[in-house]
Amino acid sequence: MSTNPKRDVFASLARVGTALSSPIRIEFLELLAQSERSVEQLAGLTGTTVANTSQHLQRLRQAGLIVGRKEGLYVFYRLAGDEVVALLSAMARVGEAYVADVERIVRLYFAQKDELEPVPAKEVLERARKSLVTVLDVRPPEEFAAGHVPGAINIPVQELEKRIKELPKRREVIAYCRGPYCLMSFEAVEKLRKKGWRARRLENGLPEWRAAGLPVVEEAES
Amino acid sequence: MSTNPKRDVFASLARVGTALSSPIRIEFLELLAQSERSVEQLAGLTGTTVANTSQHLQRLRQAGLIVGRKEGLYVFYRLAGDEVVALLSAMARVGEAYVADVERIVRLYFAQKDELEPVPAKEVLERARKSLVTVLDVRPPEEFAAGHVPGAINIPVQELEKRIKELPKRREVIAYCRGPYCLMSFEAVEKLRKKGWRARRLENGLPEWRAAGLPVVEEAES
DNA sequence: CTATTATTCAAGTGATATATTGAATACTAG
DNA sequence: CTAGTATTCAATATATCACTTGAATAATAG
Repeated sequence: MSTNPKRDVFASLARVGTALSSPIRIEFLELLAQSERSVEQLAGLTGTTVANTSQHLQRLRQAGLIVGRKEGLYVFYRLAGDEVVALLSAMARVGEAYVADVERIVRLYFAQKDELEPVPAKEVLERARKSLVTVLDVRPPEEFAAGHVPGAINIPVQELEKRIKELPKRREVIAYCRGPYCLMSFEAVEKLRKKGWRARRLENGLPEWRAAGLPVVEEAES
Repeated sequence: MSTNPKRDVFASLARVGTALSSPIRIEFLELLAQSERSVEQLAGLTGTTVANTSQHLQRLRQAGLIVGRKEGLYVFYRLAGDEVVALLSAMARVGEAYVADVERIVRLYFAQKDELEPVPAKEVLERARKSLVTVLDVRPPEEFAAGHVPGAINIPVQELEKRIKELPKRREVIAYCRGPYCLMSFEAVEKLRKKGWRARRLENGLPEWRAAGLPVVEEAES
């Protein structure tokens, strides 16, 4: 009597787990954590066929992780809610803490990870308000436009070296990107430090910032 | 250059997701969230063969979710850390919020779920210290022995009806069990209310209580 | 209505996961 | 060393999953 519905609950949870069991689907989720996107966009960004992308998105939707919105010809998908971001963060934390691979990979590509101590979100918000730090968003412009930390400057990581002069040198730079397992902010901090700037990473990325209820600026569409 | 390690990180996260993609493995995790257990115990509790149980446990271990400890003939498995409890909670929250099934099942068996408002952990601790409430642990005795809320009384839910007199009637009873998707505490509250007691559920269960850093009593072994 | 485009559906194939079975390994007791 | 037990390993049939292909839907423009 009491064990039957329990099994059903486990089955439901397992459906969520199954949705998270494919690297491509996790990549879709990370992209959708930035802003809503159409099927075609997601297919292009990940290099998979449209039909395949559509099928993956439907599995994610059946698991309750994303929702779709039809607008004209396009279907725009987005995360179902902040709980999904929390779930991804929890997975990343388990992965970092216990799966040797993740740490090994991060160390391999960013040997000085230990020196790149992240800054907690609340601290950044306070110090940004007092103009004590420069907040740097290293994501692509379209993601910046869909929402960013108030007062942040947007310089995609590829352009950082040639546009580095736009950042005041006397203030410390706090860089952020997509999330705890997005590596662009590591790269940015590395480059900034090489050129003599003081720089650190924001703990986590914009999705977590948003999920924590901190203010986000969204640019008005023209 | 920057997209290659990213794919690897997604693959690592997907391995965690794959580990969470089977109902039986989630059941094992929920049992292990209570206390460490041997392979044989887990097999008995879930009704699967020992060989099958062993294989599932190894997949969980490879994903970094559990760790094993050999003691004589037995191998005792336990969760790798509190992060795993957080991950399970995050999954349950997504499931409850967005997967219609979970909510439907809970409603089906506990129609008055809305009236069973849970009590936050901090509130319970305070009021238990002042003896304003009775804390009731409805899990089996062996799980109670492995760790419980300070001052809690242990009456497994099956025995609740015949032992209900052990609970003082003038104080409100706060019941808890294994976690947010464990249904025993719902059942307990239902029975208590029918008999005229005031009763509510503790928000979440013991694993979350422990993960939140709140005090836990472990009985000394003889 | 027709043509066009984004998305979804359906069928097929190769790969992967699951549960079962029987044997191998590791440890303890005597 | 031998017997007995807990766990793991290996081999197998069945089921499920991932990706491709080609066609079907649905919305828009002309």
